[in-house]
Amino acid sequence: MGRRKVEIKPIENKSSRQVTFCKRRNGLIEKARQLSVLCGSSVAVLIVSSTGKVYSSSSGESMAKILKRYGVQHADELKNLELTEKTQNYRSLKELLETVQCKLEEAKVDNISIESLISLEEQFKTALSLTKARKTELMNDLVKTLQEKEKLLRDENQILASQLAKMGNENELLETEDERAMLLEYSSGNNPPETLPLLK
Amino acid sequence: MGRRKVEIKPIENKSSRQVTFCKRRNGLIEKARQLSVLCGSSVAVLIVSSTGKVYSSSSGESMAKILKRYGVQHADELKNLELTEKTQNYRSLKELLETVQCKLEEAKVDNISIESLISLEEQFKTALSLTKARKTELMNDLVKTLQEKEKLLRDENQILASQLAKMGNENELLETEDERAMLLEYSSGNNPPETLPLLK
DNA sequence: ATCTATTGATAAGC
DNA sequence: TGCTTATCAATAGAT
Repeated sequence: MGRRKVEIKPIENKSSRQVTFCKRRNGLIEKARQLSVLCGSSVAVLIVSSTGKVYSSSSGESMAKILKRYGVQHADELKNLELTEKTQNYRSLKELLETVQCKLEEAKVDNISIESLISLEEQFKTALSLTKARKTELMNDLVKTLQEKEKLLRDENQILASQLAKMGNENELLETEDERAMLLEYSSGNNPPETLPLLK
Repeated sequence: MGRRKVEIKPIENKSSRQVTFCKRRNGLIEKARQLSVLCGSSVAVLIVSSTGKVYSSSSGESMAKILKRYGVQHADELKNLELTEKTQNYRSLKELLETVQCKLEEAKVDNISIESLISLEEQFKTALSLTKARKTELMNDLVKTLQEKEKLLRDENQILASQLAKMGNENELLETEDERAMLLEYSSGNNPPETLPLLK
């Protein structure tokens, strides 16, 4: 619908692609609005440009309500999305906990039964236990790692010390550069790939 | 774009609205697809019919990815949505906790730091305390209410008992129906609006 | 952004 | 629901 028929294939030219994007984006959103008005429906449109910018529109109900409706019928997918989203970093965990706290505040206002609260208490205890357990596990791992590092460092020190001692004793016997170089290689080069990286 | 120009206003006729809905829904989704292909963008369309049925389409990236992108730029709104959604009843609290547990499981797989877990532990403790506190508060209220009920019942019993005693003593002196009725009214009618509803 | 020639979408009819 | 066609709407290309 223009001066020429266009094939539906990626537009190579960057600027004309940008122009088309803008035109068709507006067109799409207008179409969505019309569908909403004509048929008493709700329409949400989410558009992500090739540069990653997000455009959205909702007609009829609010975006939140529409997403919610979608969520009801696609709970599993959304749950997966949520999990994927939130397990990517710890900050999301924090947010989740904030949500829990908000929720508790709201629960206080509402008429939550004692039985429910007891159940909630149990669940928090479980979550707390899980957290504690994982913390302990990680700390044990850390201690273990540190102990291993310590041992390696001690070994290295001992070798260096004995080396120094040898050097002190045999200083006058070792005259050539070659011999000193060999000695150095022996002392620090026994297992350099393992010990030194651990110091980072 | 049809045999006639159409005003964009709600279509009253049910069947023609249904036909238009179907046509324009398909048209919208096709337009979305074209935009996606032509401009290398991702487009999600969510349509809720007037009867509540949800249709969705995604072009370019998956629906989950697009929603995620939207979520990143509208975290607050989505959070509010989540809150609104989940604070509606207690079952949602339970779900939230389940999510927390899932999350912890995932956190176990990922590389969550000890510091993070310590913070998480603190937060669970706080949530647990809040829950416990609210539970205690409610239980105290309940105990108080029960104690009040008990007192009222005791009072009532006492009055009834003394009434019975009087009746026993003065049985032969009270001969008329009127006198007996007055007596009954005195014993149970002192404060019936308060005591009896509490027994429910 | 604005302007048209032209294609594309679709309202009405079947 | 699906097809046809007259018509209006969207938009490609130019400015």
